[in-house]
Amino acid sequence: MARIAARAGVAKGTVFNHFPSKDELVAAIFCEQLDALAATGETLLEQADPRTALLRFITEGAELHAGDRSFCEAATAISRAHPAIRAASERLAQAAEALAARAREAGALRADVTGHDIVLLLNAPTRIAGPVATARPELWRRYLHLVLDGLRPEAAHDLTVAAPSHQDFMTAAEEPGSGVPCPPGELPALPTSAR
Amino acid sequence: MARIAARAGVAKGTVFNHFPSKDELVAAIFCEQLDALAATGETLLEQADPRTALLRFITEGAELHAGDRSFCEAATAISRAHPAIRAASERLAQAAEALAARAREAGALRADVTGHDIVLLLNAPTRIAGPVATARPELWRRYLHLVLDGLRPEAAHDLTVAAPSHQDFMTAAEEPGSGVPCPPGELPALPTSAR
DNA sequence: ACCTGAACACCGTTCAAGT
DNA sequence: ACCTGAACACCGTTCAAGT
Repeated sequence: MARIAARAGVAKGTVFNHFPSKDELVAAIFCEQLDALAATGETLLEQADPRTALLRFITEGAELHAGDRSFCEAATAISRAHPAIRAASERLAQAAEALAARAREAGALRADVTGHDIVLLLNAPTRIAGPVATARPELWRRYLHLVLDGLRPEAAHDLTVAAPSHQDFMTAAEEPGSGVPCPPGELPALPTSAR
Repeated sequence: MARIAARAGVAKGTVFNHFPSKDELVAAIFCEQLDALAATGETLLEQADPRTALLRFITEGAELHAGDRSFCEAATAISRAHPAIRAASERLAQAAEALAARAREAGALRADVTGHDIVLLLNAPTRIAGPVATARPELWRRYLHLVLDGLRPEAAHDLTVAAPSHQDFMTAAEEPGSGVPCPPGELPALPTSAR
């Protein structure tokens, strides 16, 4: 926050006059980007070819995650409680759902994958490449193609677990960390000395 | 660190006698778990069916990420500079490579996917389900199956980008955040008042 | 009304003093 | 040799005082 204030040419306290907390500042930026992606999705609905439309949407979304670390982190950490984020999420989900439906009917997307699945998949390429991203900045594209291959009707096998409902999707991420739990076990014994 | 010390029944400073920093403490735990996964992989090499062996390895790895938040975060954040982590990574990569090779020869894995790809894919199901994980703790299994479908030879299309080399893999994650860059653009204009 | 910067809270880390 | 807890550094946040 100190660096943000400095770069904006104001005192630290002033930033808090514009945004009540760091989280809300991040949320405001995230929200703008999410809305822009939703707008892109809506534009792509005018595309003649449903397959190309969905492909471009997913690529655009994956690119957004790959090119902006804070967006990628916010996407998993941010709560849908804020009205603005909720609205943008809703808009994005609807665009994705429409794009998915068209692609599905055209036989370009497997029957059991929903628009909500697609939205959740947008960060997959970046997160998979994550540990190696500094050595190979373009590696995420490899995993984008791998994910796309998994979305083909020819590849489809039973997914065994139901897609997230709209409500599941909208109650996402209350707490800072991702939703993965802490392990229930005991702490490992302390070694007498590690160094 | 204060809570860890309290739970261990020692003073804060004592934890620093055993581990030089919080990062190194996390690394030590992560290392143990990584090594256990590598051992599982090695055991699975004795499995008669190459397809089942690889399937179990991936499932086991995905489960480890899904069940332990700190492991999942450490997997992308931790540097391979530490000798112990380096050794465990190397061991895991070799097991994955051997499992992948066997599965590939048996026609159970597409020809263009490597063991390093497999290791990177282990956190995908959890990260994809991430935002919805609190509402749907088992959702990661859906995306595990989706990833598996992408790994089938029948699904294979050109991945356009080369697999990470062993060296790419071993120079992973120097800095705390994942390797995704900060956006180059200007800061968005401050609204006169957000609240 | 908005800006400012000293002060506070929190948490990882250090280190002089104790045993 | 190992443990202790006061003290420090860092960073998000608050708020009384200034304009």
